[in-house]
Amino acid sequence: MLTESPIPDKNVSTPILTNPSEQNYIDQLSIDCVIFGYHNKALKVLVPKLNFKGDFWGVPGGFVHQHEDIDDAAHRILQTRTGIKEIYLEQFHVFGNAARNNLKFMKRLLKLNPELLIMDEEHKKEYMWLTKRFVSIGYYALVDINKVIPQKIDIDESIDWYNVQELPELIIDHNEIVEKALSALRASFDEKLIAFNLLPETFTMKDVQELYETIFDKPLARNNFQKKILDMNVLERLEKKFTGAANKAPYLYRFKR
Amino acid sequence: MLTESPIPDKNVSTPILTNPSEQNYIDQLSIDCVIFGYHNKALKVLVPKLNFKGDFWGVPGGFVHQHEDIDDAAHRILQTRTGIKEIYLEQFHVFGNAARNNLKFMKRLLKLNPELLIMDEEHKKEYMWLTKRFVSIGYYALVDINKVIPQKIDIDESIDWYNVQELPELIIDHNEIVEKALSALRASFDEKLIAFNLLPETFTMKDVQELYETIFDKPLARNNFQKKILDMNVLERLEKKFTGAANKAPYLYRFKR
DNA sequence: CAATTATTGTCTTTAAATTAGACAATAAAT
DNA sequence: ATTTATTGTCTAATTTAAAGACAATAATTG
Repeated sequence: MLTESPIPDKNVSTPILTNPSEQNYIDQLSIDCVIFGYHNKALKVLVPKLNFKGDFWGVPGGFVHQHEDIDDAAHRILQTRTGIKEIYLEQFHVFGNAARNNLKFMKRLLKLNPELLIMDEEHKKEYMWLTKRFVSIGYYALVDINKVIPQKIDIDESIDWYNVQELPELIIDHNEIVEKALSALRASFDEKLIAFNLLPETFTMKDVQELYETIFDKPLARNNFQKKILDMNVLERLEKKFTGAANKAPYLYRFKR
Repeated sequence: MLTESPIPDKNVSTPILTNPSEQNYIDQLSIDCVIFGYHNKALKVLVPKLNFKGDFWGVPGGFVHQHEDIDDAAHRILQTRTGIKEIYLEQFHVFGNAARNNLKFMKRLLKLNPELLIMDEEHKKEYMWLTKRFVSIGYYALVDINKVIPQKIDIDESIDWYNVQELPELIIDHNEIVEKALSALRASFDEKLIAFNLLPETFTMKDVQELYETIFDKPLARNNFQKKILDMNVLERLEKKFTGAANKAPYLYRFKR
């Protein structure tokens, strides 16, 4: 929900949120992105922590420019907030409860960071804009966690991967948004060959199986799993991967594009 | 996209679109509803035709009040535009291209109906509001076609069921919206037991099968279909239905709620 | 009113797909 | 050379799905 800030100057006035009138955003419409990654047999979500007193975490979000497709906006928001580009992105749900607004979040933020409360005309306008009820379009993104070095921006204190099961309390309804994203992810996992977006360029069959076992939280039979995946006919087999272990070396595979 | 008009007085000024400032809608956000029904082995869509010169068809749409959940808005829009209430409604996609606006439609409308062009301040404001780019949330609705008598409202010339394959050219991107709704309908047809929303209170197994065959556009084996549906365990068998035909009477079934 | 007809409900058989079991291949350690 | 742990693949068993068969039955026919 917080926008990318184009102002790197932290010494003056610290506008935590870009000025909507300058940016020419669509009113009361936001985009929130749930970024999934996979590492060490755990499904992760990339969550920035805001650079303010008090602990504020929220999935990367932003607003839609007047002359911008919503899908483009989602990509832009993701890149601006995390440095990630050219990734798999999919719209999954619209969150549109009447009571859905930033008020509670902003109240606590301003209470713990009273220095932010500079109510000149510009800031007041910005503040009012943000206090309205917002309808948010949820997107989920899938990235190869090894290929990406998340770039935090000015308004963020840090940006980290959290196990999806061990997320901190997020602002607004972002915990619910992540939940719903996970459901959508599972629902179209096989059909859309989503798995291979979460894996590195090359991988072993065991890697794929462990990913599946993580996502669906249940063990799978190795022999039959291998057959199922190979029968999809979307992988090409590369050379063997010598792991140094005292056993047969597994083959590496790559996703055919 | 056109709103329900609260003004039944057709003699004066004919505001085709309600005044957004009065209604306190969210700017640039709309809801469009694709209403599916089933009759005579054909999947139908309910489409109002606007009461103006020139042929304008569009699925029922409207806007979201400031203090209204988007799901509630969808229900309200449907009821106001068609009289239909308490039905199965599901959000399926957001249409958010930057170029998505009413301009082309409004231009043609005003060209063919120049008497609508009354540019006092109020109307101008309304006109400007509508010329902006709109993001539209798509919902599809499922109704028992026999249980519903569509009520057209003032701005509509008529409201009729069209075979989904034989729709007229609709305004804006509404043909695309219907297409996408149909895909979504098929995708979750089995999982969400959607079929029984399209059928009357009681029905024979043949009715169900014909519905499935229509939706998926392919023949199904009667023996195995019956088994599959009964194995779902969501139907209760009622008395027999004597059709007057020279053969065994089929049982009637009802969906268990 | 027995025979006929068209359709329904259900059972059996067959085929296909899924799951489980078995084992050889192999890379390093002993 | 033997052992160990894991991989790749085959076969067997089980389950599920598709196809085939037939009795039940509500009106019609002669």
